[in-house]
Amino acid sequence: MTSMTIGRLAAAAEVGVETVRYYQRRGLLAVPEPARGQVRHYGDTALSRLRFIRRAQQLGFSLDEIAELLDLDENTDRQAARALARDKLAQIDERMARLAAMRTALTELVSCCEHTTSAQPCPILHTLAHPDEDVPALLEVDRRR
Amino acid sequence: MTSMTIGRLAAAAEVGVETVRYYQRRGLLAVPEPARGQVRHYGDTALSRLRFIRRAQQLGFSLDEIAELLDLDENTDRQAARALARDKLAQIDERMARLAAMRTALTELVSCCEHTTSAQPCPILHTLAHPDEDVPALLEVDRRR
DNA sequence: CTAATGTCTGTAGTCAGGTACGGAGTCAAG
DNA sequence: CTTGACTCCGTACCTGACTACAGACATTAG
Repeated sequence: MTSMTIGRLAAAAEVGVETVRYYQRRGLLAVPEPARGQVRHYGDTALSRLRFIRRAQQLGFSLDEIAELLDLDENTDRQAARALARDKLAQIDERMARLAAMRTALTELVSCCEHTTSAQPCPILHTLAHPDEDVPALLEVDRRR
Repeated sequence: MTSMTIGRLAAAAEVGVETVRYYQRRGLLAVPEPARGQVRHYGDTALSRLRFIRRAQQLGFSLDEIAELLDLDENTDRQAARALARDKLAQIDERMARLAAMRTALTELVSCCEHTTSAQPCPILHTLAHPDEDVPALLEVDRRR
């Protein structure tokens, strides 16, 4: 059980000191009692927790969701974990679909712009200005993030 | 040239009045001089502009980028418009790739969780807690949005 | 022993894209 | 001519995930 100050802990987890304190304020990480003097010391448990948080973020979980995940028990809460993961998958699919729709519409505008003569107005700007004439893919796009 | 107050303009463009004012503060929309009294009136130009903004947002452009687009001329700035659109396409592709990586990792964890017995710890929580043993796809994911 | 670096606590600022609100003035219908 | 809806303007607040900073104290290298 290594013992580190907050700076070393943060470095080990490759996050900033302020980020560690932020996670503490959010309740994701315990604030240990200061041993002697005022300086707090952290062990491997804290480091594991920080790494858990970062990895869950990489998978797309928000800090609130990560708090839920951290409350789960590896042995008894499999279904809850699976449910959270499935929800997240659904959200990812939704975001991908929205991005795909944007991609389609934008790609069409760009290729349209490339294949028309410069005597005509730019199709990209023109379509944005007067939409109903063209580019149906645009109508499918939902602006919500 | 219809003339509307800000409320009617906002309703016509399907945005809130506060949003219109916000766009004015951002410099995306001109603030007309009040005709008589204090109330300002807006014409079709303002409505077109609002619609342009909303459509560009649907395509993924930020308000700053939209300001650039609005400065372009349909007839003379085709290349600039194309460049902005291509940049945006590249960004979309990046975001989709990141989402796809998350998706892969999460899908694997979920299916892994479904195919193991409940005597073992939940693979999702376990992998988040002790990463280096498993799930290489996770390492590819970049947490930046 | 001292100077530099690190920690503690609390508060405030950042980004984007809005949303809300308060108090005063204005406009249209009845 | 009043009432209620709308507008104006400025400022503050919201979300999410940090990031910065100030002032006081602690620890450590030389």
